[in-house]
Amino acid sequence: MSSPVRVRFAPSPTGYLHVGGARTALYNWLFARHHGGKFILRIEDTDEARNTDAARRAIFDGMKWLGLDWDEGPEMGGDCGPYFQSQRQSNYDTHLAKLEAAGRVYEDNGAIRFKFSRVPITVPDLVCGDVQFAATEEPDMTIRRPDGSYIFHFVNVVDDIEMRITHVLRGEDHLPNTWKHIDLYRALGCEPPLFGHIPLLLNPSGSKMSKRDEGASIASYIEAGFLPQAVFNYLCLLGWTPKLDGEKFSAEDAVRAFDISDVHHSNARFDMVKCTWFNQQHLRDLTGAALVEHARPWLEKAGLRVDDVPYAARTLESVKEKVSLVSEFPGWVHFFFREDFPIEDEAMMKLKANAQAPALLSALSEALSACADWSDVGITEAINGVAVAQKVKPGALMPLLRFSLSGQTRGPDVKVMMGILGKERVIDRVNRAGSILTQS
RNA sequence: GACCCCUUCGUCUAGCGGUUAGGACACAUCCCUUUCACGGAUGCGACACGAGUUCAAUUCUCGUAGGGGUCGCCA
Repeated sequence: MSSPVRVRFAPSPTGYLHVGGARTALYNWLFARHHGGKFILRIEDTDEARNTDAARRAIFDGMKWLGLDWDEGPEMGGDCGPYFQSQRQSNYDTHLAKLEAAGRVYEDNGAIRFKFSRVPITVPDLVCGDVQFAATEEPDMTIRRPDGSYIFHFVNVVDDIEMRITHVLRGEDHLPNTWKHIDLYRALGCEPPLFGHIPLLLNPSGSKMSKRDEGASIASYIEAGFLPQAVFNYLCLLGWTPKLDGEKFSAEDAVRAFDISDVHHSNARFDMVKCTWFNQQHLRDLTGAALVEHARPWLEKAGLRVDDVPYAARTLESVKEKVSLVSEFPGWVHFFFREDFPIEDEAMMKLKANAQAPALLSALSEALSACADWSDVGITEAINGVAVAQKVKPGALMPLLRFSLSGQTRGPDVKVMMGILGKERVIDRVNRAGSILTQS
């Protein structure tokens, strides 16, 4: 690249950040970061009705969540501002004057139309190669409404010129209109940027992802308990295969590997199951305070107070390989945070079905009370001792302990669970389970 | 309707003239195991079709079909 790379993401504030838009932003961001260029955010809010603060927030929040930081744009400033099209009217007027001077526009019922040059135009595309369009027979394009407001194609081109955009990476749905943009650049006496049209994101049934499809809004991933690094990872792969080992990688890896020539030509369907698998994979990398940080909102929402971060971290680490989404944590660790945990029906049934359970639990209670060394070794010895005395396999005692300690049929490793709960609470819970059984 | 893009397992893909067509997700079976997972092993499963070009086509060309997209005083 001879001149410094300047790319942009130019969403219109519709009230949410679409996953397809996010991926377009992601590719632009990767391209900029890979080439050491600038990534610019420009809000195309020429439609006043949709131009609300909440709609803008959805875009900013979604991008920040994914880690797509912009170098110029709202909240950041920059030499080419303002970065809201609603505030750039004078730029458009200036460029319209140029077209007028060149005799390329005319009025039609109060609107201004751009006179197409009507010659064959080739779009040199970084992804698709040269795409040729025959001289058009379409009617000339309206670029300004009778009320003085401008149309997308015009403002988009003018802003890209003014912001010195070098590469336009956008969805393939724009490809059929790109000749119009090139025509406009030429009429304005400007060299067009390089274009790269990336394939579209399709829903599982094969049509363009729309607002109603599962996973269409970035906010929905935040709400469902996805990790941003997992969504980032999966989105990278929907339209691009990096030259990396394996499909799981970090943002840094992606930046290093990004190459526009590796971007696919065909559309890809979104698969929530695989996206969830990526989340599971990235979840496993989280430890200690980072794990607590991600899980905290979910724990608190479930009424579980996190006062002791190292303790919370231990509980989360004990189950992190068993969950896919961060939102699942409370259901797996709640009994670590409260004494009044419920005993699931299935656990209770299994407990009651075992005629020996009361005797075994009371033996366990005694042996564990006598356990002086509350370590994995000491606990194991105590349990094995009970097994020998009661003439059962140690394995038969484990489910009983699990049910008593957690009220659940699934959960962390029993000994790990015992280590985290501590001797006192373990004995207390074993006794409680025993008394529930003898009462009923 | 016109124009544009696309076409390898169910899904995401590797492949860039000669491969037993590879991997990932999902699914199935088995192993590991106190539960649930993780992990390991195995299996299932694809070059849309038809012509060319070539000694040889998944790979190159053309056509057909299918899918997607665009043709606004929306962005």
